[in-house]
Amino acid sequence: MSRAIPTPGLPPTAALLPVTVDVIGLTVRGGVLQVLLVQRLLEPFAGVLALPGGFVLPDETLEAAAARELVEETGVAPPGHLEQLRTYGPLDRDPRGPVVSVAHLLLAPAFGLPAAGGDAADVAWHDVRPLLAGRGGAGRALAFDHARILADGVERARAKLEYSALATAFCGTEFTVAELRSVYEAVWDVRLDPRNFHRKATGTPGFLEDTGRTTSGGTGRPAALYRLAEAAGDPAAVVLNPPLMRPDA
Amino acid sequence: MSRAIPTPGLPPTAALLPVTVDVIGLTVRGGVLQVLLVQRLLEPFAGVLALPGGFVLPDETLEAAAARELVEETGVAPPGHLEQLRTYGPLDRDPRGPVVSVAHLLLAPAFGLPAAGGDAADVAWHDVRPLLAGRGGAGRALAFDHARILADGVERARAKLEYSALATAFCGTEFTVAELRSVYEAVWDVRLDPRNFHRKATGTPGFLEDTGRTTSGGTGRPAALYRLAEAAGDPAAVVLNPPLMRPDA
DNA sequence: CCAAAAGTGTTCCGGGTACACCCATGG
DNA sequence: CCATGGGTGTACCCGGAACACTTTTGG
Repeated sequence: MSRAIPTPGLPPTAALLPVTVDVIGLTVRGGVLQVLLVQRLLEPFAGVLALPGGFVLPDETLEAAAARELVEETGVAPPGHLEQLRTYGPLDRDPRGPVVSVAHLLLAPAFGLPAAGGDAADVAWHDVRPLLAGRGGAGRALAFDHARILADGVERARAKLEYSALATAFCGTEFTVAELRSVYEAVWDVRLDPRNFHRKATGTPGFLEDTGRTTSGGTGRPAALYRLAEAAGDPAAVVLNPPLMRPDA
Repeated sequence: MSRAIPTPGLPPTAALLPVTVDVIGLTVRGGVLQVLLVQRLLEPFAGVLALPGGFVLPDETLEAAAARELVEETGVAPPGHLEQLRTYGPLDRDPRGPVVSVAHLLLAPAFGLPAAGGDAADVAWHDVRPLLAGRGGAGRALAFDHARILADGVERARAKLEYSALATAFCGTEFTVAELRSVYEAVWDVRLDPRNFHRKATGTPGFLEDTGRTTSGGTGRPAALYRLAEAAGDPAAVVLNPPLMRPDA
């Protein structure tokens, strides 16, 4: 098995492998957790839904590669929070041979997608629930090992909402407590008590900041508008203490 | 930059990268958290301490590669729990060029190492604390970006002790509550109340199982010997509910 | 006035912390 | 009988869950 050595100085035992990034792009639309999927054009798995992704170039970081692939496949630069999830080993992933894939998690407010059938493959939001439930069942399956990767990503998102301000990554810059609660309910797939959630969210130090403005036009009393507490460039860096705990279920 | 394509069928945009595994091997000896380090024989960083690791072969999983490297560098097959930590991008890691490294975390009881100056590089246990504190300070630095990787690994270990039974991975198959507490104290670098810890550890369902046997010979009352609750092949899979929380500090 | 959603006050209770106290062994 | 560490009982207190109640808008 002879391979070109790209970098002088690396020992001859240095086998080279194709390295890809896959992106689990999550959003909350209509109170439901959704994931960004593409329909594959080429074999293997032509026509099957898959996570967006592609090969890492040698002169970019993993995160930059994930961001670049998102731009290439969606046509826009998505807002939101991007972080590495985990890496899936070279074996039993791609029928063409060994491939290492570094999965990334994107948590973003719902953003517009180019009209279906655009330049790349068909890209659209899909409800997460049937994709998780349909292990080998009724739901449409995902290509490669992407069902497993999606499950890992959703679990990471669920866990991180507990002890960080990451839920705000699903919202716009300003949002109501009810919108934030809707994010928690969608991601955790539970009902939360609006009154206790309100007290908890507004009472946690370093989490929310009142803008002084309110909503208008809706039915019922107007809601105060909040934003993520300032000096928090990355909502993942905000440690919620005490955490917002999900019910035992 | 021309590269050989190892697998027919992959698109020509598929750049190949050297992929390595690094292992953060943690243990608790004498009430102190320690990490397994090698002294590098070759440039770059010849003579500098580094995490053990090496290149991934195309026909093995990432975890298998990590386990293989451990055997090669320590001369023994270490016991304990091995899990993937995270992956460090191709840039600004190795002066020789882009390298992707998948870091793994090993939590193990203290195991013997071959006599210093054995077959591979000099491998030994080192206290973790000065390596974390000596950011750019007094402590001896680690090669490459290994100081950062070590910090990430220790933080993962600290977090996982809270809500899983992973602390038992540092112990033998049978251990006392005091030994288990010593693990928590070493990893978290705190003092814990022995009485409350005892109640908490023995009272958490699915965690500990009384063997019925006790220690003997030490000073004071003999301690009951426990083992990890059965049907728990992997202690990381045991969810502690409620968790053992580390003090705020 | 009524419906609906926002926001507050209050009660109950489980679990963590602090610490007094008893138990079992070696010397 | 004393020192040492193992193990239990208990009182206090904080924070989450449940839910009654008030506030503010539109119709």
